[in-house]
Amino acid sequence: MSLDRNGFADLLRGKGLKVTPQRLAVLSALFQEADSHLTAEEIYHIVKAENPDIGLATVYRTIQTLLELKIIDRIYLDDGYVRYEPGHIYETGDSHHHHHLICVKCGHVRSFQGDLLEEFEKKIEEKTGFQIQDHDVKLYGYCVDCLKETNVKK
Amino acid sequence: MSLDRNGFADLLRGKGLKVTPQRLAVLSALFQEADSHLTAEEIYHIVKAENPDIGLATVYRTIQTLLELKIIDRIYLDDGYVRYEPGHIYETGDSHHHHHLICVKCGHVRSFQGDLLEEFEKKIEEKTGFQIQDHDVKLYGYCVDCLKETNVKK
DNA sequence: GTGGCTGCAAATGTTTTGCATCCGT
DNA sequence: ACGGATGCAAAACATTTGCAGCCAC
Repeated sequence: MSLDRNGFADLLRGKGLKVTPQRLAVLSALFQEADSHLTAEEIYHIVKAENPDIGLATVYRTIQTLLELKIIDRIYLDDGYVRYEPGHIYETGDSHHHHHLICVKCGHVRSFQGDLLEEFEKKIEEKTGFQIQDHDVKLYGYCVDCLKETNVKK
Repeated sequence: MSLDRNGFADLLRGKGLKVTPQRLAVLSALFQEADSHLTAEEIYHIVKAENPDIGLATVYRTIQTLLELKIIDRIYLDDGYVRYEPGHIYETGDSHHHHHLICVKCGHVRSFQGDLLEEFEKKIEEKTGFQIQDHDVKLYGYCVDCLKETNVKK
């Protein structure tokens, strides 16, 4: 990640927010892993290790604030949990082509950048009259590791 | 829809389930509209009109049962509500190419059948080693009606 | 010092579950 | 009549909110 603790502090200050250890801890948790898709509960547990007194409500409030400022993004992988990831602005600068590959066996999630949907969307606009602004694409299948395992067993 | 009350009854019997007025009412609610995407609460209200004594728990239990039997499908439109629609097996026989167009202005949802993702998926498989089984595509934009309104106002 | 931020507990909204009763087979 | 299905109420969750005290500025 391109942001460290100093970067987070600047980010918060720049938005007129107070720089608190709780906020730094939540940001740090979300940005520490390259391809993180954490739930609120997971963030809470990570943050609690470093800051045992933090309350779950603070985690939720911080998430809410960070979402509004587009510092983080909310994603739904449809496994019953709401997840959060580093905001695309601070990641790749490109959300429109950011998709998720979800392994149906181990649940691993990885992001993928691709831009092959223009034609697809154009066709749909022609057929339906709908004017497409954005899309959300989830691909379900088997990740490389689970494919290897299956082959060994066969 | 191709199924009526008799069809529902046969369907339930065929799966070894009892045919109850509550189950028929829930099925009827879900299949009565061509492009329905109802929440549990919405189903409950519809069903209550005809069967005032039904409990919300029964609606949830029925939904659960129907999901397991693939008579209905669960969809997430990421507006905070879980929704249900007629199972693709009883609709088009084709789920892989069933996508959702969601209007960001009025919230209207319409389904769309399209099959232009093969190339897209093949490219991703080549680049990532992931083996894609299925996908979930949501397209956000403006529906025909909202586009009309916008034009008039301009 | 002040206003925003936090922790705690209580409230909220959705979905699930326990249990006695009921009804489809 | 048997066992699954139902209705009700309570429980279980995830998330939000009210409020008194705290701390970053």
